[in-house]
Amino acid sequence: MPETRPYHHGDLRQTLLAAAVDAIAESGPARLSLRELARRAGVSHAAPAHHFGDKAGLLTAVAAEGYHLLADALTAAQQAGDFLDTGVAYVRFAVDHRAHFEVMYRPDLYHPDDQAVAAARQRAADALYGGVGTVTDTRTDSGIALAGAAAWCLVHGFATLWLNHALPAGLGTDPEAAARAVAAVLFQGPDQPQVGG
Amino acid sequence: MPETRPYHHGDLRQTLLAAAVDAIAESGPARLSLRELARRAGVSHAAPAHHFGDKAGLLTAVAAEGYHLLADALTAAQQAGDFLDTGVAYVRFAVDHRAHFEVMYRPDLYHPDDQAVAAARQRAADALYGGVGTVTDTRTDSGIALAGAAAWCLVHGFATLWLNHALPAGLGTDPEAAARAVAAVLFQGPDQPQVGG
DNA sequence: AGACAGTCTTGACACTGACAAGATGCATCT
DNA sequence: AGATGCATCTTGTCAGTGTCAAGACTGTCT
Repeated sequence: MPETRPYHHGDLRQTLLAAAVDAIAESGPARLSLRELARRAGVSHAAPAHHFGDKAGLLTAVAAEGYHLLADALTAAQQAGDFLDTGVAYVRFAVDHRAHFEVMYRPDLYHPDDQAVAAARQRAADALYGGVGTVTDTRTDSGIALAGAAAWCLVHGFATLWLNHALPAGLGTDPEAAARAVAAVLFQGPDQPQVGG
Repeated sequence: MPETRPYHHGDLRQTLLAAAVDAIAESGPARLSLRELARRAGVSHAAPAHHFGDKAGLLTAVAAEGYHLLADALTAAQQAGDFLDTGVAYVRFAVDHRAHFEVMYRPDLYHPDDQAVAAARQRAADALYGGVGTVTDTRTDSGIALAGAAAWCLVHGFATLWLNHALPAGLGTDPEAAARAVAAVLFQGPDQPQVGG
């Protein structure tokens, strides 16, 4: 890496993506500025537009990357543990990749019909619903679908509320343990709360 | 109402709030513009700043109004029906007042420590947790808290996913019926799916 | 009538996203 | 080797935005 920056950055797209994720994690997607990103990367103010078209294009790339990361995390958890672990992995993804998560579920910020992001979203959906049948495999099809939707809603709601510090403080400070305890209400009924276990 | 607008608008604060809600419902809080609101209200471009300080101040007022509306809806549902109805009312609020809902749970857009919004949020929290005990009144305290958190997570996740068109199409087009069916999984177990019943 | 506070306007500044046109460097073909 | 084509990045520019400061207008209170 020469001290004098070459005319071509070489890996500007990835650099901008990473800088965008950092900036969003710091102050939210609303305050994101393409020019600020360019300044951080040491390029001119119009360089980002070349790689992403416009601001929504950049956030589209962030969302697509996020869906891929989520799909990876879900499939890994699904192979290693049971359905509850997959739900906890969903929450862990949201906490560990807060910036991606916040963009993914805000389609007014990007191009939701973009081909790349649609494909990535489908990957995540497949991973998410792939393990649904294991928890209620003796029920009807509609029961399976409802149980899967309920599980997704629960972990998604937990993730968003946790990120906004909206959940009661009694759940502790460890998001995974809290998510496991709350999700256990759905998967095992309210009889056996497993917090701290 | 004289045709020539008087120097003092008379009810500018409420007019701007309503216009902001409309604009957010149309194109999301990210694309909100104070100057566009001023144009809609027929006042000068700096008039909004006088009433709300800055853009975040306006969204703070939107969030506070939203929390009050949510508290009203929850208490009404709680008095009229059971706990499941309260959860459905939460979803109905999110769908009917999409703009408020989208701002409320995005604290990076406003001043979350503002006194008025904190009080309104407390009202909504009280209304939300006021009816938790009725569903698991024979359980332990921690069980009650977990069940309440699980219920809140589920309906909140359902609301956000529904608004983003992220839920499977098989749930139908009526958000209240779909929410009732999904929430029934938590309240009654997966044995008795009540969709369409 | 006069002072005063609240309401709204005017003017200005820095910043942003987007567009057009040009400069630079790499790869490929003849 | 030399020329061509193309992706990459820069420079310059424009309209639009949020925010601040200063001033104009209006109702109220003494």
